Amino acid sequence: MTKPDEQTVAAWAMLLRAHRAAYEGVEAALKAAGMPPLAWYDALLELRKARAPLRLQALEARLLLPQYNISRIADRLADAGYAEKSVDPADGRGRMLAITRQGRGVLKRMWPVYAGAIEAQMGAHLTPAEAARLAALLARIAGA
Amino acid sequence: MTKPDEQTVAAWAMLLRAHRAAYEGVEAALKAAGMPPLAWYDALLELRKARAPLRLQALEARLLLPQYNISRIADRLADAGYAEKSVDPADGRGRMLAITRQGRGVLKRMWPVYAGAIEAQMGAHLTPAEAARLAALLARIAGA
DNA sequence: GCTTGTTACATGCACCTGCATTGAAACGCC
DNA sequence: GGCGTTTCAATGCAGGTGCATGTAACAAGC
Repeated sequence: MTKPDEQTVAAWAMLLRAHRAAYEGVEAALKAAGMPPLAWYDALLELRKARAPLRLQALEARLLLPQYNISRIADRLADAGYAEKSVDPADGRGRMLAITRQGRGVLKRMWPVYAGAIEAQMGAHLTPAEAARLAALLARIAGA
Repeated sequence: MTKPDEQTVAAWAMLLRAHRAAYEGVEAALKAAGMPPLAWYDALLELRKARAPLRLQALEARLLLPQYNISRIADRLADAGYAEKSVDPADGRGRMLAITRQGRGVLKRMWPVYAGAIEAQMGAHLTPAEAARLAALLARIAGA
């Protein structure tokens, strides 16, 4: 366990602050527009990209969320009518989740709000080149 | 509401991933060592830096957490014996919070674990110069 | 085809957060 | 100095998260 240098500690502190500021800004924008939270967007996006019902397991692998959270988000999406659950015909233990027409609709309505918030929180403070450098640096941490 | 460019969206996505990875790593390290969560560390650190009992308001301003969260963290620290609450003699509405001997102790024991986790999650993936650049970029977002 | 083990989700519980509201104390104003 | 207003914290409630465990379906070995 070596100790972090000063710059690393500063980067950590800023990671916390920047994330909180940006994240809260985005969530607040969605809420203000009467939209579901960010987590739903990610899940619905994966379901749409998949172009077919997805096993909860597969969703878990894509979203990198713990199993119990996937289970619950699937329930919430289904309750809201944005997704539909079914049993995997090939394996009675497995559950499939598919985006519904309404789910596609809400995704489409969410994007302008989401995009605007990303621009306000991030884009407004960075040039494209800076954003690219930031993304590259963060990727090193994320990829850990 | 202009739309974010591609680099900005990438930076946003990486901010989410990097934060989650690093944050969970740090919290897990603290928990594994039987230590309190990160939020307590921050609060206790402010109390120690203050070198005198702090008004909850002052703590709120420093930690940038909502009022009700400050109120509750103060209770938890007090319950755990790491801080002591009292009424502001100059204003009966105000509550003061002071770090206790035990609070100083836990702060001291937490730091090596915390520092090791920061190094593992961040330092191990960045040179000091990169960390400095990252911190500077993130500060722009945090300072919003 | 029954037992034993494993896999895929679901869920009870404890805790934490956000929001709205309450209660207490201080302040302003006449 | 009494009364409405403002400020400082606390808290009831609804909902989200993590952890540990429960339940159902499948698989393997015999």
